[in-house]
Amino acid sequence: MNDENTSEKNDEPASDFIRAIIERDRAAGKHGGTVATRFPPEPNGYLHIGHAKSICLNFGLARQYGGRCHLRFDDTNPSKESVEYADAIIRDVQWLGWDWGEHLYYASDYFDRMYECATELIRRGKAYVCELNTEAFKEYRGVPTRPGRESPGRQRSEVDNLDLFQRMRAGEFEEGRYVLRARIDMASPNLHMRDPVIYRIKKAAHHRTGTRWTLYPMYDFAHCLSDSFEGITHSVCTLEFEVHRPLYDWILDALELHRPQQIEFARLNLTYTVMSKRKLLELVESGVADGWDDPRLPTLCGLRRRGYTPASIRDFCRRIGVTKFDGYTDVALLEHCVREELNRTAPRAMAVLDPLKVVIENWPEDRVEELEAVNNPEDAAAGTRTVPFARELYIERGDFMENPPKKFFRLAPGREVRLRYGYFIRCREAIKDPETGRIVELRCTYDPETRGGHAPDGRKVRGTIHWVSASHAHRARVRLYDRLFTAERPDDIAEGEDWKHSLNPDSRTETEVLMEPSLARALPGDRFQFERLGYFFADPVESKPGAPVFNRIVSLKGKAPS
RNA sequence: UGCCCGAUGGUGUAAUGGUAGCACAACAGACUCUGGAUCUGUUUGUCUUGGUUCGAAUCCAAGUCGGGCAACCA
Repeated sequence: MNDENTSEKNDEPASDFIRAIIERDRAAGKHGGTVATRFPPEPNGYLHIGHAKSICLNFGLARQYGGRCHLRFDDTNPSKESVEYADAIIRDVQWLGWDWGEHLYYASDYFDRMYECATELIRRGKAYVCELNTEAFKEYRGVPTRPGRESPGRQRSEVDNLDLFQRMRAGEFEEGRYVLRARIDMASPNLHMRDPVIYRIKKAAHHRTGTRWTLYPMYDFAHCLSDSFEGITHSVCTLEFEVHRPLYDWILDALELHRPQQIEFARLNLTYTVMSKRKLLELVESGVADGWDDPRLPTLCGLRRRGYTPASIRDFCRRIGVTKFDGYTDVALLEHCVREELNRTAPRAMAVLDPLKVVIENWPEDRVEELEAVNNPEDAAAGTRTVPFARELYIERGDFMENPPKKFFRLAPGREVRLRYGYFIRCREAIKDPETGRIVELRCTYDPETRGGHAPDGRKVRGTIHWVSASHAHRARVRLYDRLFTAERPDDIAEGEDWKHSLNPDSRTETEVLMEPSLARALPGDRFQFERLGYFFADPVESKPGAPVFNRIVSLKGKAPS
């Protein structure tokens, strides 16, 4: 694992119904007690946090039971897939911290064997070539409440089927002219069993096999065979494949091949975002999102760009559990996971987002003091640094109120607060712009006895606020991210309503911060807690050494100061 | 409407015939040189109706509600 992954608590998840099945199987000696799982993405899009759930489940199962987990690309539809997507998927799974060892596979590597399996099915009278066009096909299939009718091709002889199938492969026919179908049951209440298509003609170049094939297997045929060829023991997939399971079993039984057990679980839904490939693609292509790695997106590359750590995502996936209930997980849990990790690990620094100038009237004009500040109160080993203190400072505008309510513990006329790691200051006067009435400057005095933030007379102040020295402050661009949608469940919309209506217009705000000098040395990829503001990530793409650009990963809990 | 699957506090998830617990969220208090963190406490739950049983979240039946399935996508 790379250094992104060092801070994990290696706890296995609590047991769930899938682990219960596996433990039962192991106890019964099924599959010789071994466990082999797989994560089988189609390389036609980017991975998101929902995939992370599946990845952590499959790889986690293999780790927990001493088995193996394969990364297999389900690349059976060349018109939608590309190596670019495959490369991005590999990068994301690795970043998440998982290792498939030698077990990287492609369904397309099995095309020859699959073709053999199809001809074997024909020989066994369990598959036939069908000449129905799409409309006729649908018509013959029937509807859930009424059985379908048999295709004329269903009675074709083995010899003719073999001949036609071979000619389909040879490229003799146009797309759509023929398909190969499994011969099962046109009256089945499960539509997937009404002689499903298992091969279709598609004259598209494949990103791995080029133009060698003009026909490609359908998911239902390719997937169970790939699992079987690889010796998968437990084929874990999402709920929508539940109705495909009889077909999965039928094909492998018809061919008398090793049959893994398909187990379905509920995919992840997260509040305030969308997860479907289609919607994500639309956000990217319409320009609402700034590419697949837009930090507001739930894509793994988006979360990475935002500053989320792999360990926090793994921790999240461990906590959400695995069931067959299709619910919505509160994004607050994800945020909790990253806060918990970063609270332990992120160095603190001071930065001001919305500056208000403070002049310390009794501080000598040119005096500068270097004050010691703790880098991480949760980690003594993180050490200390110094921050410069001078006559003119900036504090957060929200940390001052002219007419404060009862529970406001920060600066106000006549009130005293502590400047973090600095001195106590008392506000004497708020200077306003005579035209606008806006407060432009605070005139304060400091207590020289309170250096470092301690009062020798033991007097207490309720508020401690962050600050930067005006003349020493560095500027940096910062992006503040908020939830992409205002609706908790953007997918739950009334009919006729556009799911994009609940997009949050304020999901990204660009501004500037004034930072303490140490932050100017931030390197791309560094994470900090800006005290009292939140956790920030030096954007790895836009930051330059000495000129960081920060993304807010997540705010701190609580309301102050903004 | 045909088939399949599901339903436990606001959210997610345990309890596998024997005290309904945990996490997140919310709220309150303690502590605090981050209104952070930490600690303590509180609120809120077994979809409904029957049945089996000494005893049901759990087993059975019916119903209600939710999800999925009718691409030559995966």
